[in-house]
Amino acid sequence: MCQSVCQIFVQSHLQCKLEFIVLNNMHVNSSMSSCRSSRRRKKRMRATDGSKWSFLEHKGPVMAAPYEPLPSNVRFFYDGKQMKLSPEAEEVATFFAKMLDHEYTTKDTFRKNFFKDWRKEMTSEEKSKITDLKKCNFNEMGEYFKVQSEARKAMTKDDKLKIKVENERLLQEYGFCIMDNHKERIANFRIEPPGLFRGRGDHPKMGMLKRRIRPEDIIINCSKGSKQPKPPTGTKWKEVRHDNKVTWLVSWTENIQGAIKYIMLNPSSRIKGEKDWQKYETARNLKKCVERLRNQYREDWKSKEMRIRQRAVALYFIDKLALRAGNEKEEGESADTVGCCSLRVEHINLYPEKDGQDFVVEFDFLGKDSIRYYNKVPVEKRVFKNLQLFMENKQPEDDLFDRLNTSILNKHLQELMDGLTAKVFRTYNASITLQQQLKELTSRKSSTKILSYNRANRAVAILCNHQRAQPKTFEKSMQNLQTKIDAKKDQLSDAKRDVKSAKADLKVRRDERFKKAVETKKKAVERLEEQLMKLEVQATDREENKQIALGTSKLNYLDPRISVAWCKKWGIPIEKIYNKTQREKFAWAIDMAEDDYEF
DNA sequence: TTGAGCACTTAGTAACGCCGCG
DNA sequence: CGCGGCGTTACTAAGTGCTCAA
Repeated sequence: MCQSVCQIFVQSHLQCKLEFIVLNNMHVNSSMSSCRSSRRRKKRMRATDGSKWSFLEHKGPVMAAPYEPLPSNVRFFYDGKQMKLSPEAEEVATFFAKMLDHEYTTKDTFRKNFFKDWRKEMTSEEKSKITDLKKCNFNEMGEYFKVQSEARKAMTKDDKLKIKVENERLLQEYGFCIMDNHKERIANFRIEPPGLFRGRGDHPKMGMLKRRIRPEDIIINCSKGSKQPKPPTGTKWKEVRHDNKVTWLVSWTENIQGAIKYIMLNPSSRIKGEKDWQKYETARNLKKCVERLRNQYREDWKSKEMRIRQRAVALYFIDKLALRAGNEKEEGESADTVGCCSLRVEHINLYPEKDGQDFVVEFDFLGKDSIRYYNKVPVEKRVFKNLQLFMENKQPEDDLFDRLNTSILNKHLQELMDGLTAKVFRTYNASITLQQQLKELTSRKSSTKILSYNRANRAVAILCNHQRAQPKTFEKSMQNLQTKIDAKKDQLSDAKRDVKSAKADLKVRRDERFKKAVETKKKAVERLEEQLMKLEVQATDREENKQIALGTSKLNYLDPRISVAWCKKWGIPIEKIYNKTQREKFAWAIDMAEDDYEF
């Protein structure tokens, strides 16, 4: 690495976290009441011209491993007859073979897309012979990969260590870059290997071939004065550019959607941390004016103009239910999912009265990642009447908000508050909910503190509809836990009996030895009670959590300073809340928040 | 006004690897 | 020492939102 840089970046890494700057164009509130440490330090202005860095040096990406042809004893059969495939066709076939026991390979769309793309890689002879996927037998190939992965698991400690060391070497060499005097961790320094595209939900492109990325597809971004990454011998990068208005180091265009993929920095980096901080400051700004905005949209429900009413009702949903904005999507390019602005008539049902509540709206649609959103909510009468109006004379597949899209909505929001967009409401409502719930749920009883935190976290996850598949092992592991609890209960009652008999002994003979015995037995009971309590807390927590993912909100929606302050206030070590990675990502917050921090 | 392109955040899942237990 | 369970990490898809040009 560049020498001059090395000299500079020996400065402590912490320094970089403390250099958090209020950007000129950021419009954040600068009255950071509980950010003592940041106030104490001199703030240096960061560039206002939109540049993100002035020096950037890195080693470029790690390319995907080249294809290794199968040993000749692993055969492919077509229509019952063995057939040797060309390396190109064979590679694509292995992608399919590796997924053989996955449900994907039974899906029609998947098979159709795969077969179409596979044929493109075949020689003309192969193409003329292989015309029906059903006649293809990949079993030996699939078996081979299973054996391989078994072998990998059964490797000796030594061999495993070798791999570990090699990975570590790769990480050290390619996993870091230098940006403005600091050595920073890169998030994803490997080029995505080729394979079969697996979309989420009912994706029209599932099974398509994700092609191998060559150096000629790759754009490198670094600073002019830096040592440029070298392409593999005999190859060239597509381009080397020096654009400091962006944060990425490497990019390429992916062939399925034609989207650009990037290599960027780790969340622990200055550039990501600052952005994260900025995000929460914007959400805090919303807190200051949210009542005004709410009054505004309630007024707008009465507007003469349809577009205003639609805008106001959509905003109400975004605010109340933390729905996503809902950009338009090109039909047939991806799974049919929606957000607020793209809701269709078929996604809601109106009930003037349901389950004893008036004006109930029932939502049922697929959101991001095709996760189902199902919710029944009572709404204000005006909202209900508006929805009826919006749905008049429409087909189920028509847009609910036909006079609205995210760009119109966001333009409006921008006028109401600087930096305000639809997604800020999700951040705001998530964070304020955590803060409120922590206040409500945290009691003085010490052993349930973490449970309280998780419950508050869970309230947010439910609000944001962050779901996960119930772990396959859930039922079993729950049973195991119950067994443990039962065993602990038995132990406890035994221990209690012991205490009693020890006391009885003591009564008979007042002896120092017996007195001691009673004490130790009592201690044992206490210890067991504590252990039992712990197990029961764990069981409750796990049960309540089975289909809810806490990680997403923790990582992306909850102002970490709320959690840091909570830990300080209750004397909980931060490690109980954030693991190592999370502590690195939130280092800025851990450093700045005091116990009295208010979101 | 629309649409494409681009940059960046948010998301669930699969694979990994560590730790306690028998 | 192997094994199972579980937290962590890697991976990459799928969103949001901005800009620019026709």
